[in-house]
Amino acid sequence: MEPIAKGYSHREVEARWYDGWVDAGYFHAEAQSDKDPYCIVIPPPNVTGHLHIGHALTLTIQDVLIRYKRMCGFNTLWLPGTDHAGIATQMVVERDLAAKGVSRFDLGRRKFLDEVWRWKDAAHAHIVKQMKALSISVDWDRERFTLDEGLSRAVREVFVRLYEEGLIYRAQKMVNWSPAIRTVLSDLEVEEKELESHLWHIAYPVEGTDVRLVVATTRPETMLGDTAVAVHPEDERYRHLIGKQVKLPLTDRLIPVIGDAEAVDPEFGTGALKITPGHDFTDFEVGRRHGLPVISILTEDAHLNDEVPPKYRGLERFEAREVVVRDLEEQGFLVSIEDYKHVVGHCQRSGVVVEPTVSLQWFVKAKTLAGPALDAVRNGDTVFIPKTWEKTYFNWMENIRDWCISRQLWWGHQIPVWYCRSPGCEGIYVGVEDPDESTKCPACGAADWKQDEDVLDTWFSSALWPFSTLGWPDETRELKTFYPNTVMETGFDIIFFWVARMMMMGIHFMGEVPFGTVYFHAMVRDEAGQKMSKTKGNVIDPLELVDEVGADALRFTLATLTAQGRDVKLSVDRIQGYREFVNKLWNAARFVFMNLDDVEGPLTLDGLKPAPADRWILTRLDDMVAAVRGALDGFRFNEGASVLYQFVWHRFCDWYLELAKGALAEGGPRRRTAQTVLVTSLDGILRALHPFMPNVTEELWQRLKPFLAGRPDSIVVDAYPMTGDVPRFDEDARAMDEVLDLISAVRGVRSQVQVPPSEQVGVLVRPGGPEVAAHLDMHREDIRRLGRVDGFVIDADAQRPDGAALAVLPFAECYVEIGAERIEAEIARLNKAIAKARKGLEGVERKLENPKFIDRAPEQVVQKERLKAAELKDGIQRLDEAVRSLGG
RNA sequence: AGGCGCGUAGCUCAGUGGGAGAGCGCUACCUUGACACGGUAGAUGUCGGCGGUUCAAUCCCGCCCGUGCCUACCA
Repeated sequence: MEPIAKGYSHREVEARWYDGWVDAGYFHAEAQSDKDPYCIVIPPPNVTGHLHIGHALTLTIQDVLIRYKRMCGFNTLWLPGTDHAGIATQMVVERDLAAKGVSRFDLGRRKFLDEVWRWKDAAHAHIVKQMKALSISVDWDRERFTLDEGLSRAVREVFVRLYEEGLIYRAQKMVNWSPAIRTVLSDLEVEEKELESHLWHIAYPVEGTDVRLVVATTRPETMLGDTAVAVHPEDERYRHLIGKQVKLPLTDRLIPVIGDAEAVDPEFGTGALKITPGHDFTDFEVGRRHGLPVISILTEDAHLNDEVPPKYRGLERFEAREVVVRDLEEQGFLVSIEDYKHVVGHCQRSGVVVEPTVSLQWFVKAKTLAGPALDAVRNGDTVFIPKTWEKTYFNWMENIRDWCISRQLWWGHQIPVWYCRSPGCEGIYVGVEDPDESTKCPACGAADWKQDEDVLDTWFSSALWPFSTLGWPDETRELKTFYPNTVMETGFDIIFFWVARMMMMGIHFMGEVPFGTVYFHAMVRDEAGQKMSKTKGNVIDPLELVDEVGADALRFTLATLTAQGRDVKLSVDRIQGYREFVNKLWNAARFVFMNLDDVEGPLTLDGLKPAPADRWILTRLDDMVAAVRGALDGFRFNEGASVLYQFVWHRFCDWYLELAKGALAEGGPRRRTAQTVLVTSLDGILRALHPFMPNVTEELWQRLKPFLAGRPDSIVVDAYPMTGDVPRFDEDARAMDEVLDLISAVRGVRSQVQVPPSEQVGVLVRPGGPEVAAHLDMHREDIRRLGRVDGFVIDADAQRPDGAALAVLPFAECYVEIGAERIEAEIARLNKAIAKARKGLEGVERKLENPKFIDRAPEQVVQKERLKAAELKDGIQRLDEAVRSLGG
């Protein structure tokens, strides 16, 4: 192996390992195994385009879980795949074609679909490249796509079964129509936005009287489709008009005045409501209650149709609004215009205002499926983390409405329904297999079928993902082993779109919940807290960051920032900081390797007597392992990452490496022990860190491997560290902490009175007891080296020498010889220390003077406060004495 | 309108019913044989405001202010 480079190069290291891991089959899950299964199916990214930084977060979290569990000995399956994303993908391809002046209608269905497949292939290739750049350990052998043959079969199977169970039906209902994409949308695909608009007051003359009934509306153009005016039946102003006819302005139609207590709020507007059952959800219901005709006045692309007077035909709906308002005004029907703010549904994908329209569509009876899905979360079969999302889920599920699943698109699963072509025949065929010559129409006996032109909502197929990807409807071994999936890791923004529907479909078709745990990750925002979006231009391509800082640093940063239930604001500075962490780790390892040149073969702790510093780092290593495991088991990724960071940088590098230098220089068994503990610690660090930073840990672990016994070929399949892997020495570790505190105290004095690092100082210590004296004595070398101390004396009766500074520690008093010229600085330093201690003492004494505190607080707490007070008092006294004797 | 969340150091954010933390930034000193992508030491906070519960509140409760998100067919 080549010598280790002085600085870490992510480009070099990250290019080295991934393909080998895949080729070795480390990511491949066994369909059958003695090991316990652990399964995550990837939330399939859309093949619209590229992965963004949010994907990098979700992939990082999943990979951390999967690599952790793999190293813990589970039979892990992380199943990758992509989603055809019906509307979104069709739209981007249409937009692309439009730039060349071509529409999908110019091409026709077949050729257009060829175009979409081409787009899909390109996007998919890029997505795979991005995933590999992030070093994720998915089982590529099991990759799926929602339009795969197998998944398409699952979709048909589900459709047919639900149809046969009466849970899928076709009906003429009021739906949300996107005039831009010319398809119906589900409720979830409609985004409500507040608009500054107006309330137009329009007068409708009452037939046979000179009374005019004034209605208020936000959509004057729809008056051309009005079929009634409603008033509250108890409204004294209008009740006498109920049953009369009004003349609809701009038309020659007469429409009735009706009374409807449910829809009309007499307080609002004028108290009279125009009813347009063809273009409003409420009005549709009113119309149904009163048997009113439904007039659709708009075409698919929201232009006025032949139901309106000739003058208005062909106008776009917002143009029509202006013309209608102008005409109303000219003809004296416009009473007033009021400024008005209201919310209007917009098409999530295209951004245009959604048009409520009556249309014949396919629906899923959601309530029936929602019941068991609701219970499963209520009784804990599926657990949400963070738990707060359960309430959101309950709320939506309890009020769930039927799910419109047909879409007037070409890209997707075509609905497996065929209509009989015989004139006047209404026979239909619904089947998993296409009908053939032998498939006779049950109504007329003919065998001439035409398939429904529409496709299914993308989420219909996504809802099956946890089992369709495992081979359902076949009873595969994969399904048996990996269903229910262990964890679903996804974003809360698709809790209804996806999670809820997977719950419904999973339980209905598999008889069991699709996953035991749902972990909702945070939303990644930019530094300013803005949601990242292409239109804002603040998206970051993960590939760019991987190129800049490496996948390991990016992954570690994302893990560190992802606190539960909170957004991630990604700052570039922060990523830089963690890139430096990777370099720090690299150099710590480099130090270890540089000091192993006299070693052959594995090193083990057996038969060695670890020195106090060794005992300290081994104990802290064991602490770290316990903390990281606890964090990962509890989905607290930021905590796990920061525990690792603290341990590697601030314990292993800051202290242990420095302490080990002494032992290494000494040679003999001390050197051998230090070498062994260095190897042991680094091994633990690398394995604990591997799920977060797979590449650098593999690189370093491979170099460390000659010194480790009985390990596999790759860290990927090595064991995750466990508590108890290394021996603990709690007492010794605590004693060592005192040594470290003493060194810090000496450094603090030096720095504050400005003794330059090049100058050595003498130190005299009065220990608090013989044990303290003993272990300080044992570490005189370390204290000398790390504190830059030349004479180090421990004396139970020591007095402060002239020209010495004083540091008071709980376990010792420490005099640092700084020279007479720095006495002024020392006095200042002491006064500052005194002030700080006094402030602390004040707070403590306030508590102790409170009889209720002594009375009611737990004994331990009171004791602790007393001890604290005594220590502070003692310290202040000593510091005071020092100041006095220095003449301050 | 209802629901959920957030407000902690200059910035980005952790955290806990008993002495306020991290990273970055900032200040001083240091080319100490792993690392200047570094080392050592340090400064910085009415923990949004007002009340309440408690011996004790940054943490629990209420109200208010600011801010973000989700759900919702009042013209």
